[in-house]
Amino acid sequence: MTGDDVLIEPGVPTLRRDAARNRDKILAAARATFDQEGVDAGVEVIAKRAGVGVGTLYRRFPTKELLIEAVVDEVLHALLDAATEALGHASPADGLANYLRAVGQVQFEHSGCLTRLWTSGHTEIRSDIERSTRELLVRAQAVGAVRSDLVYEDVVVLVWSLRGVIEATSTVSPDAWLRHLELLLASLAPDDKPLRHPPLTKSQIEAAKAVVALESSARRETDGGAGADRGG
Amino acid sequence: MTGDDVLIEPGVPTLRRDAARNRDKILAAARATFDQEGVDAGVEVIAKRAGVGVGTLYRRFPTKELLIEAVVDEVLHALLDAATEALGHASPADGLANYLRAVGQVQFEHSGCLTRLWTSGHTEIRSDIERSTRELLVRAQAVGAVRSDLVYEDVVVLVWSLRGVIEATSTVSPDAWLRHLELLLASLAPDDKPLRHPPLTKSQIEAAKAVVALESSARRETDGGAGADRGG
Amino acid sequence: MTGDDVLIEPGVPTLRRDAARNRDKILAAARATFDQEGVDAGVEVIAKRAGVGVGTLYRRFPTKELLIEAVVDEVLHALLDAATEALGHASPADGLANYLRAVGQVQFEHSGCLTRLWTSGHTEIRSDIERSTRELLVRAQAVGAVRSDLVYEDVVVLVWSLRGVIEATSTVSPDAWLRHLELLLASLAPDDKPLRHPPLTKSQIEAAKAVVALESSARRETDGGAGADRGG
Amino acid sequence: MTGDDVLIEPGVPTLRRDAARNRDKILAAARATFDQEGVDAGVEVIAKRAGVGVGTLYRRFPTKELLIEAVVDEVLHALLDAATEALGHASPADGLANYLRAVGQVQFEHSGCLTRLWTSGHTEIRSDIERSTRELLVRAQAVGAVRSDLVYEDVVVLVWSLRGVIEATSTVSPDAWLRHLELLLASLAPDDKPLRHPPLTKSQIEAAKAVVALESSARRETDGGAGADRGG
DNA sequence: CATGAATGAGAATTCATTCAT
DNA sequence: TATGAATGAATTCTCATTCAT
Repeated sequence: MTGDDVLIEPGVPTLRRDAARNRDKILAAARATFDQEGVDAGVEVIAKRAGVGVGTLYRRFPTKELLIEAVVDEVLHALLDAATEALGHASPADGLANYLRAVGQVQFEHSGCLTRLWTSGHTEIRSDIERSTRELLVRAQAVGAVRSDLVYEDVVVLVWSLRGVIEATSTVSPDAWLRHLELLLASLAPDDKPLRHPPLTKSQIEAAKAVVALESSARRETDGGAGADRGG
Repeated sequence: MTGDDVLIEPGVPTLRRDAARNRDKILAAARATFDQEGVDAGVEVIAKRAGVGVGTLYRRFPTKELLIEAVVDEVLHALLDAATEALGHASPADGLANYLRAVGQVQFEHSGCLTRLWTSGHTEIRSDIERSTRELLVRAQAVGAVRSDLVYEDVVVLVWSLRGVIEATSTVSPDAWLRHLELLLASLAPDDKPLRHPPLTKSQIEAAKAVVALESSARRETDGGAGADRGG
Repeated sequence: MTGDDVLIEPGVPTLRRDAARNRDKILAAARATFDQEGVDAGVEVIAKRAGVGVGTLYRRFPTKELLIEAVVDEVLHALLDAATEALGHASPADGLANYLRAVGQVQFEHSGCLTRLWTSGHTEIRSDIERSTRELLVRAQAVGAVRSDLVYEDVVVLVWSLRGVIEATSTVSPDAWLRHLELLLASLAPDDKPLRHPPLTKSQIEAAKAVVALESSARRETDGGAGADRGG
Repeated sequence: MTGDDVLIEPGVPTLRRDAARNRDKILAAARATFDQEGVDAGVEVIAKRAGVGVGTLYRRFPTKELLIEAVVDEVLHALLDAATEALGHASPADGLANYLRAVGQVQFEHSGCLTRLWTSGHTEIRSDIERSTRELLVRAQAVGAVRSDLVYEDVVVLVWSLRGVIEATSTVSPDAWLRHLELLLASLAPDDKPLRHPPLTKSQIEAAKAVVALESSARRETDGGAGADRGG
């Protein structure tokens, strides 16, 4: 309200320039810290890394959880961008492959918060990503580049598979997951023998995310049993 | 560290029978607890579950870390057993497939401590497992069941891939990883197009584990460095 | 379970002697601290005063709230004792007077936690106290020592009146409330002019307590929003 | 501190009109907030309620403590008004009764800051109130409406007594204290039996207030002593 | 030797107060 | 001058580890 509020869109209250700068610094610090120490890293070190006090951090992100979510949101946006770009490809086969490569890259760059990446919340952007992914799959199947017994949920599982590899190898060989992706892509080729195990259902996928989220919040509740007043 | 602390070799001090019983109870409790709550579970609940006091737990496992390692050790033994059994198979192709299936099963059953499963330490048993795994791969390649440009390190990566899927889906669909394994196995089939990305080297694999271990111990030092002089 | 557990009643698990000693020290420290600084005093200073670490305090009283309740419980027991003793008096008139005097004394001795004294919870002991108080009032009215338009709820209000005086004067004149009590007792004498305002109803009394309790817990919830995870 | 900062005396610096308006808005917001949430309410919510930033609040009231005092000051003025009006009554007996009723009403309306109402400070207005109260008492005693062994200090104690009742009942029964006041007034009637306990002395009354004030400032020092060099 | 009580650093979060914009 | 962003000590509560009983 001081006149130097920088409004980007009318009606959306925006942060003062300095506040915005701090928000970014905090987010960057959180990303970096999570990447190095995992999401269990203390808020204090994030604040210090960002060069601000904890109070400032909490002004922008009223809860550590919200800070994590903000980082996750960034990653999800990167994924959506990747999906969108992939959809633009001429060759449907390349589209899916490129998308998975991009997903791998994004997961690699944010390996610190992979654990929180696939939990519930962020519904809107997730459904955007889902829509694009489905389209990528359908197109690739339409041109016969991908076996027809695969469904969207299998692609999600592929992503989790990549995540497992990245989590284990990222610190030591930035490219290791690329080789694994080659194998995964090979496995997508049409095949006479259909898969014998059924895919996850849509609701199972959702449940998986919900369970993970539940777990963390359960843990948080057990933790916070007191935290509530306070600190702890 | 191998689970059979009650040694029959003369000259090696043996635990009194009740002490050994306690060790086992604690280990079982730890396994169960980690499976359910993850390795962040408190030692107190493990002790209670084992029906002993924390003091007793600490007498057997001077550090929570060591307790985790002991559980991991058990899991590794299960893997070694699986590998050994797989080696007995008539068909080399089935051997490798069965082994991977067994690894998936073990990882599924102990999804609580997957994070700690693939860190360094446990060198002896790991090298046993490695030897068997290499043999399984070579045999499968010898009969043309598996593409020839794969190396042992790729199999390790496959395991991590499974891990990623299991971590995400185990709570919601116990069989989801089986479908993914089908795809992985399909990807192992001989192929004219060789993989373009190089595999991890043996030392990179070791380094990966070491880094992970370093990370955890770094965390432990932050925690435990102070923790060391916590008690009164 | 070490053999030196001191069992008072069979079936009721009792604290080890040292633990019991600590519990008492903590309770005493809490009482003293609350008296001096009010219930907003930090747990740390209570622990220090008791000569124990915070951890010990939290082992005995898993929540600050429970610690407060324990102190309140002590006070309530003192009140019940007073009521019981007063019921033993030969003269019903003296009985009520003595009870009020005792209540004043108890409130004086625990002036630090008066704010929490009259909230809900402790239902059992409270109903014991209520029963005795009602009896004291009825008896005094039966012999014509107390005006007949008074009800139990009025006696409760008298106690709150004493509380107000004690809260303000206790630190400066230990006996000031006694003079006020003299006036209060005088006001209980039978009078031709009935009181014009209606007394509180039983449910209002309960509601009052509930509201106070609600307020504190609301405040706690606002506080603990995260706190719950911890501090604040 | 008297609420009329916009002075008409020449030479005394006067607040600009908008500044004065802000001061009033803040004061009103503080009053309302304290009434609803107690004095523990955060300054931020007061500022928001007043429609100003915290900075502005702090410009007018350099300390939360001073803000509280300003609110208390308003309340004291209401009391003085009540006393003045009561002095105007034809019947001295009604005068005192009316005054006490007014005091009860004021305390009821501001039950949020009762804890701070009777501390030291505000010496000037307090002595005004005292003078009027003494006069009310003397007049009532002169016409035989009030027992002669009461002194001014006893009236103060009556007020604290009302406060105790109001604090406990205000949320649940706005009129409960009125019934108690009836009893209190009855107790003021002349009586052959003189009170046996001596009244508070003037200095004790002062000391009582001082002690309370000391307590709060002690708390403030623990809080605020550090708080002084909190901000960055 | 088993037990579980004690310890205290550390975690998340709040809030009075200061200061850049 | 008004604003609200920034500060950081303090608070409540946890948990790996030690030690008296």
